[in-house]
Amino acid sequence: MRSRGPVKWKNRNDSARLRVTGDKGTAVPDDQETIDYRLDAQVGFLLRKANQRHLAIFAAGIDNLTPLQFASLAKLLEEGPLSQNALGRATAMDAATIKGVIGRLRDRGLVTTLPDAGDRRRLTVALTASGRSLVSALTQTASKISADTLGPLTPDEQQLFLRLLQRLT
Amino acid sequence: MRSRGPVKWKNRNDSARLRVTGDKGTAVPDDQETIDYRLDAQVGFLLRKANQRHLAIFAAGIDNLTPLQFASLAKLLEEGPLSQNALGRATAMDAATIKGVIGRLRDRGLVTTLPDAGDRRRLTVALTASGRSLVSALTQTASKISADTLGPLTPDEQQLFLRLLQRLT
DNA sequence: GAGCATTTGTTTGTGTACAAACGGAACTCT
DNA sequence: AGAGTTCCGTTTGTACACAAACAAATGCTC
Repeated sequence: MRSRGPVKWKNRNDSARLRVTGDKGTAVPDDQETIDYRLDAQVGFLLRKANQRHLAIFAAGIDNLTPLQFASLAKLLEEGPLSQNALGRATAMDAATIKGVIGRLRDRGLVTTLPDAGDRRRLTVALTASGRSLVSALTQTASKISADTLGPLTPDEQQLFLRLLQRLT
Repeated sequence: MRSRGPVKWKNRNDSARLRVTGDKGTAVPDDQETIDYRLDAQVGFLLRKANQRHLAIFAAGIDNLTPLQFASLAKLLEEGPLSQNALGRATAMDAATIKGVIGRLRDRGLVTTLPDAGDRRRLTVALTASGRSLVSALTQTASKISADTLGPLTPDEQQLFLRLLQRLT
């Protein structure tokens, strides 16, 4: 914990910017080092913005279902009926979140929830006929949304990006 | 709107999975086509999961500040005092969101808000001394959080990923 | 300089997100 | 069979996230 002393900041209210001291001649003391932290270059910030853009594209394509609601329906279409928590795990939502999502889908008659016969703790979530036909009709749109989100990249870059992204999950 | 009729789904409650019909010999009728939509392969889903992972890494490294709160402080350190909405734009938050974030930071004495002299609509947000020293002390930690988030990738891949990601924002 | 559009911040309402604590059911292991 | 553990779903509380509607201040234009 000796390496770098208190951080120096050298910005003013004008357009000044923090930068790592890159002077050539002068010997720079160790603790005069300045940390260059630019928000716009951080992964987290970029992930958040990319997600925002995707959300906007999604909302423009499918306006009567949120991404999470659609994900739940799509997963049920893929896998068939699942317990509420299992569906949550499959769609990366925790127990509290999936409960809200399923509640809203049930209110709209897109899924049913009925207690499991074998395990009295479980609540089995299943598509209704109208839920099933709704998701089925929307899968093409959803695929286009994914394509549009990746639109700024070339096909090769898209493949590469998806592979890298997957490793960060 | 003639091309593809109602989507066929061929999954049961067992482990069946939708697939594009890839038969070679048989002539496949146009409307028998099946859409292969796997949630786990969609950009949006992966972006969301990558973001979740990042959020967890962030919370493990900085537990007394949320990512948005830190982003606000960091931006003020970079740019100096900003109006509330301008800060929101700089951190990719809308007006309603930034208001809540600033309110909580102000409650904790990390920023001050005072009416702009020139423009009576504006609310100027500035770091307090304690806010400034807090962010300054955390920039190194924040950099490590970014590095850890990208950890699964090699340095070359990290650069590449960031460049591609930036184009999707 | 009066009218109109824009900008700034606020409020309300809905929908994620997740931590933490809880009661009840199921499992495990002796 | 009983004890401890794990799993299921629920509830509460905090913090985003964004749409929509609003009032006040500002700027722009004719």
